[in-house]
Amino acid sequence: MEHDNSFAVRVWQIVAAIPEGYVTTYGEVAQLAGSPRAARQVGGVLKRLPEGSTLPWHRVVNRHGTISLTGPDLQRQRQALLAEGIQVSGKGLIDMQRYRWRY
DNA sequence: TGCTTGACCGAGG
DNA sequence: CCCTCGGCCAAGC
Repeated sequence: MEHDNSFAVRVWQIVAAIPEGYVTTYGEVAQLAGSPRAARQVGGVLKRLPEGSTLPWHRVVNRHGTISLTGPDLQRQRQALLAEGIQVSGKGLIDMQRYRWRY
């Protein structure tokens, strides 16, 4: 059993705070979580969200402003972003100047 | 208690 | 712009 201040819990809290219509990066979430070099782990946390989670995991992309997932997963994230008004090119590129979440 | 696994990132070529 | 490499570190086994 893990105490409720694990890295995963901190990541959940931060991602939950990203407003609809905005995105941020794995590196930014890691920084806010207090582990600036754990961007890779942020992806790991989002990959293993509990079944039925409502966390807006799709609002997190890589530093290039592109979707890191591939294949069908990429399409699912793209649709989720489009559904809330974020423009995403066919290749998964997002205009970060316009949609980046500033804390 | 190790050892492996990456939805990452920055520097180089 | 593309690709590779090394470092990173929480979680899963």
